[in-house]
Amino acid sequence: MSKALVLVVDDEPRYLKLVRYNLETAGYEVVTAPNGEEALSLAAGQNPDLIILDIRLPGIDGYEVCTRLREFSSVPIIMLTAKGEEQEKVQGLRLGADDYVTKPFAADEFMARVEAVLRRSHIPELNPPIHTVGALSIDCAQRKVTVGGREVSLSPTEYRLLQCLAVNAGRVVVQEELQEKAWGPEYREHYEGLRVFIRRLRQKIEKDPEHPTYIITKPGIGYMLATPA
Amino acid sequence: MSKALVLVVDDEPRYLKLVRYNLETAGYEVVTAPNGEEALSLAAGQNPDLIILDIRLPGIDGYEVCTRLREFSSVPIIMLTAKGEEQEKVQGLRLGADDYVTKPFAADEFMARVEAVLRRSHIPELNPPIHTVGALSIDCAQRKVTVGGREVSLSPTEYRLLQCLAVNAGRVVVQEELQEKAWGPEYREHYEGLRVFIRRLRQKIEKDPEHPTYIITKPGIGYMLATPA
DNA sequence: GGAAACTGTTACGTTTGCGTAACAAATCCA
DNA sequence: TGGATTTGTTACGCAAACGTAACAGTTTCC
Repeated sequence: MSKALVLVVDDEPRYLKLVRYNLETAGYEVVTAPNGEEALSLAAGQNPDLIILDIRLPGIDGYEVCTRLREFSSVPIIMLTAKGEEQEKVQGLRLGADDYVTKPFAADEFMARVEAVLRRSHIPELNPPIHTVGALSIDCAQRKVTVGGREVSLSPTEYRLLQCLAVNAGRVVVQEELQEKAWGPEYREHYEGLRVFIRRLRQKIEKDPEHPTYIITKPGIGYMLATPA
Repeated sequence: MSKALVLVVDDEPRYLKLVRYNLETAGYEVVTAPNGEEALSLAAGQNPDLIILDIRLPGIDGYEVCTRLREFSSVPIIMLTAKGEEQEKVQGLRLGADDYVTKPFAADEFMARVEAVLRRSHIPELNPPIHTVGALSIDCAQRKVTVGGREVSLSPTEYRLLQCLAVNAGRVVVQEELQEKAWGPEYREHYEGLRVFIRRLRQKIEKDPEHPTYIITKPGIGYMLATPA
């Protein structure tokens, strides 16, 4: 079975990157468009399985895109709306959107909605991956982490951090990226909490937290989730 | 493979006979229901491969049937609508129907759509209408829940909540989705009653409600109905 | 019309998670 | 070597999340 293709439409590069990252991490193919015109053109040409559509767009806005899309396609649509704009949501759903997510959003909630919509639309969703690194395994569907068969309970932040490391297992992840992915774009620099959470993670998953074998430090660069020899 | 089974739901005997004739001539197995209640019961019990569903029904109407069906089954649905009722079609498709045919219709057009829908949805396997998680079982047709053979009586809200968890058993369901599915879209955010009903559910289905094994909390995210090891 | 069940709301105590600061240890570089 | 920078560790206060109980309004059903 081939990957599902998702078209993401947003004029904020920040969100474009964020959404792309989350979707690709989960195994989806992603194409992006920064405005309505390109979105319609891409939708027609590429036949995506799902469209993530921001309402506020330069030029033709999200509503118009939605309407025009529905003239030739029944592809599922998830709208991105600003917080608290109640009528935006209602209007969007009336125009044929399938669901909406309010900005800003948590990655978990967003992905849950993506999968829910795909499930509803009979589009085979991808099996959420189970990352395995040595005796460490991360079940994304159950949000369950086990080390050597024993389940360890992580806080949401610890989990996000570990997941970010697991996706890039075997490669160094620079600090800024970790902070951006686990805490959000505004935590990209000057954040002193990363070390603390690395510590907490090590205490939970490492056999000997003082001599870590999974989360190893790359001084001056970042951290790496390593497969122990 | 044995013949595909088609459930036809219509209150007009004329159409019931017509549709049955066309389908049986083409080699399909047919069961019929004159109203929504029987339709749901038959759908749950017989596991049809396709449902032909009239919108205008006495008692619970086609929309409601559609929604309820989608709670436990992803069976393809073709709706029958009156001519020119444009918004009926849109609404129906939103609720999970796969296609629609306007009455009156020509036999060949109708059969073409039936075959198209069946071709399009080569269903890997139909969801059994009885969810089983450990000693817990949920009979969607009878709305009956038993734990260890003993029947427990749930309130409507409790049932909806449990069902939403059961459909996604083994994966985390975010709070907003639970609230939306069990209470409606307007309860998607800022609803503090969820915890209360989780509590009430646990008291009814958990052996030791203080240390739940079925409904487990995923802090900061939502809840999950766990499949015991 | 009255009792029972159901639902939503509020309040409150407990737990957990989070970020910051402060300091120790290790590392890097001149 | 010695100072500066980076990393590791611990502790603490605040905020948020969660579980629970109690209550009041509503609905349902005899």
